[in-house]
Amino acid sequence: MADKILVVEDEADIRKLISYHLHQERFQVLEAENGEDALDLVRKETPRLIVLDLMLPGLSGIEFCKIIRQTPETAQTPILMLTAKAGEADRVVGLELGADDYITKPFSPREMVARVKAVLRRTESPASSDLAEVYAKGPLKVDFTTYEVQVAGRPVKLTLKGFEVLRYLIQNRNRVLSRDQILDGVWRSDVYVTPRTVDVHIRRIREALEQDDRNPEWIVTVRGVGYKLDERSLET
Amino acid sequence: MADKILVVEDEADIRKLISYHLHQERFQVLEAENGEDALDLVRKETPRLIVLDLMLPGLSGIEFCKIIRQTPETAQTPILMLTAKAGEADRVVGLELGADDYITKPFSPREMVARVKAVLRRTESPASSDLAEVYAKGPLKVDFTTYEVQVAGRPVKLTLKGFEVLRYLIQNRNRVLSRDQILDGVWRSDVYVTPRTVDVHIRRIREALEQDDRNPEWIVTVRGVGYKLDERSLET
DNA sequence: TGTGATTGTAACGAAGGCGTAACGCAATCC
DNA sequence: GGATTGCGTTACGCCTTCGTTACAATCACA
Repeated sequence: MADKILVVEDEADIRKLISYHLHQERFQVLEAENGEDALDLVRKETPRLIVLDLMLPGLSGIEFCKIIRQTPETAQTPILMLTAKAGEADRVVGLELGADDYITKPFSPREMVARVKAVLRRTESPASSDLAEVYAKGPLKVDFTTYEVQVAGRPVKLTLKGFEVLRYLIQNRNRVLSRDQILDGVWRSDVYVTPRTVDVHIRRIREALEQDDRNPEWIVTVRGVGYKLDERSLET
Repeated sequence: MADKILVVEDEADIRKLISYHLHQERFQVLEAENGEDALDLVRKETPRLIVLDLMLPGLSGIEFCKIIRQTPETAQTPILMLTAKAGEADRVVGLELGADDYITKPFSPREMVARVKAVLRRTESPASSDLAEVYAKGPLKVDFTTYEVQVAGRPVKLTLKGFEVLRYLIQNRNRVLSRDQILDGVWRSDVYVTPRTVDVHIRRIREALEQDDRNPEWIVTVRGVGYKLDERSLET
């Protein structure tokens, strides 16, 4: 934690806004209002992630991005791009340049923070990852790197969303998660789906995993609260 | 439980719409159609979150927001800002003031509700969850995160309400609680049920927990007053 | 021991949570 | 371009849960 994040944005209001919210989330925030200063800071401080406005005076965001990507020391530094319009063009340009994600203005602080964290998580070196690469307990075996799931040695097919929900349940095993918590943890922050959707995914996971999917043992419903993965029932 | 949410919005239609959907989600909703009334309500009711329209007659949303943030008692109250889908200027100003999130009109009710919940979850004080995760005394073991209850190692089934009543008894162990106190502590503040309902829940808990539920030892009736969880009788 | 007050208990009806299947849409694959 | 797959939504129905109520049991105190 306490990763350094560089915010490159010429409009002071927006820059302060971003900094404020990142600071709230316990990040160490560096600021630059133009590409030149930003490059200096990148070299001196080697931030963990860069939030970059596409439209910059002087050295533009595009050029800045290129330089970052072409310099070996910084080529791996994740970039979250800010683009003014929702136009398709910008987006493509941004991603082609090697941005790891982008947000179109206007954005909500919540979403911005969520994306920063998401990019950090994605780009986290596997060594430091706090999540084991494979979870195995009783008959259940889940490989997070290959997206393979086995029950009693027999491979089982899950869809991507189903897999992600299962992963989230495993990460929080033995704890009851509300539907909203699961939505928060699994879905992108800017999509809003009915909490009941979670039910359906749970159903599909159960169908795939549980011996008797009408009497689930592993993924337990806690009425009025949510769902949990009951690790104890796996140990047999 | 049943967080209070203040909706500040001058257009009655929109205000009612927001209130309706928040009410559906079991929030207790307060309404104000201008900043002055809103300030009163904030002081008197100390809502858990404020949904604030940026465009208000009289005291504007911006000014309102500033006041909220500058008053120590309310500075931490989360604000979800509503902005017309106007220019960028508005938005930035609003956010700079420390809104925790914002939605541009028109918004989907579901998204609004989801954001409210998300902000609440995000700003939830860790202190509120610092209750011990598991209570174990003698043969009784209650895990508050998994909602599991065991008596002498044997799992026991409780309904959600029963569990919550038991939790409340544990939180106030050895103290006699009146029926009304239990109602206050466990039921949402805007539902009103007969105090006798408590009896029934106590009965059901006893049935589930006590060896001889006709001669309860742990959950003791104090005639004319209420009930208590007698910790001493558990220590054996 | 009788009497009124308080609590225990069972049964019932209503509300609502959850499981489930079916549908529609969008993206992807041949 | 037709078929397939993944995903989100919705509607329906079951079944649990909960609050209420009526009646029985118990207690306190005269």
